[in-house]
Amino acid sequence: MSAGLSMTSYALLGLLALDSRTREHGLTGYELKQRADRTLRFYWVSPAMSQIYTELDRLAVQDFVDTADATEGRRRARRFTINDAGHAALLDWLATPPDDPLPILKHPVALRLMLGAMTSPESVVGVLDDYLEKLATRRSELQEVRDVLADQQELRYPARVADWGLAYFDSEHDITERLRGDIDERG
Amino acid sequence: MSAGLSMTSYALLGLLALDSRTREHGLTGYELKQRADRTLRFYWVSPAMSQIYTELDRLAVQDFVDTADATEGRRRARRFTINDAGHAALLDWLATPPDDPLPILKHPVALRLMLGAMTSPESVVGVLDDYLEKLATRRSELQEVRDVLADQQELRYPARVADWGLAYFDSEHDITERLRGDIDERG
DNA sequence: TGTAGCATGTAAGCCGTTACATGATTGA
DNA sequence: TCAATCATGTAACGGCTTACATGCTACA
Repeated sequence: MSAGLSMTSYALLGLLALDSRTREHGLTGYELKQRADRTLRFYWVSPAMSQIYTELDRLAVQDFVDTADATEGRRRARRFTINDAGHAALLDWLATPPDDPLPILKHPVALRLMLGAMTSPESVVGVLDDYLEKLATRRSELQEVRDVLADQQELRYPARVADWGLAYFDSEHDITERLRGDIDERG
Repeated sequence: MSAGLSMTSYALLGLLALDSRTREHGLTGYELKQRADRTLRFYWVSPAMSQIYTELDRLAVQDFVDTADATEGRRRARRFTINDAGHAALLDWLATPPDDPLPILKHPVALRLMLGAMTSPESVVGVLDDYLEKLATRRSELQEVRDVLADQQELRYPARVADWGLAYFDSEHDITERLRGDIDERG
């Protein structure tokens, strides 16, 4: 049956699954968003809050998560925990020989570079420099995450994904620098 | 005023601009789609045909392209050419100090890797191997494109973008292989 | 004769965003 | 007391996809 969830649904369900290994009381939508910002963001998307709640409702309807009312005093809150059905659905998805698409890259810088001939080399180099800066920021953010994961055996795979990301950023850095040099030289 | 076109609109307008340097009679929607499949696809998206026609209509409404009826016999066709206003709009966009977003990566393989602990190492390695294969295919497709661009001075920048893509694929290949080895060793 | 490629479109719908709205708690 | 953070949602809309529909032309 392989309930037709979107990739993002599975991604969030996956975060809940990871959480269930180390914590007991589940996550609020708000906390889930924070998890996504720390991890998913780098190689998938970090959905908007509204999207998170929509997905959580969807998962609840499919009965893949349990919802617990965690209101304290008059402060409203719901905590979501992945349940057995949810785990099963995730495993099912993981087991399906994936013909999911190749990574999709949306690279505004490449887009601008394609049209470089329409502007000045200086302007193109400016775009690249700007990109290098943002890249450095992003990399250090990811490095922090990687540091937190450290060597915890439980989090071996998320750590590997983080390493992937770091290597990707490094590669982007190198490519961009090389390109920058080439444009400086040959216009 | 920087007419609020979407990135994809600018991308397609850019393809028309590149085309206008080497050809005279413009492109049909069908041909534009082929251009996008050869270039844009690797670092942006290759919009569906329906999307292409929608964008072309949009560009026509903004008067950034000229539309010529190129029906021959009873075979209907329209050819689109970027006009002066279109060129101006493109230049304007290129000149705007871009705070456009960092590249967005949607990486299904990374997503699955994150949850590797839920399955067997063998299954994860299988996913990586599958990815390596697809990567190789994709790379060779891009290499073909790069070969066609060759050393044409006019197409220097598109060639650079292609080189970027090739380097990216190589980097992905290396990272994936390393990861694969690590999982083989340490599970 | 029929299939692949050329060429153009409409309709329905999903995914995800921004903008908007509400209210509680914590700490400067 | 005011801002930041916690917490949850609704509404409107944009971008893009798939499915569907049409018809011509070249070629095997």
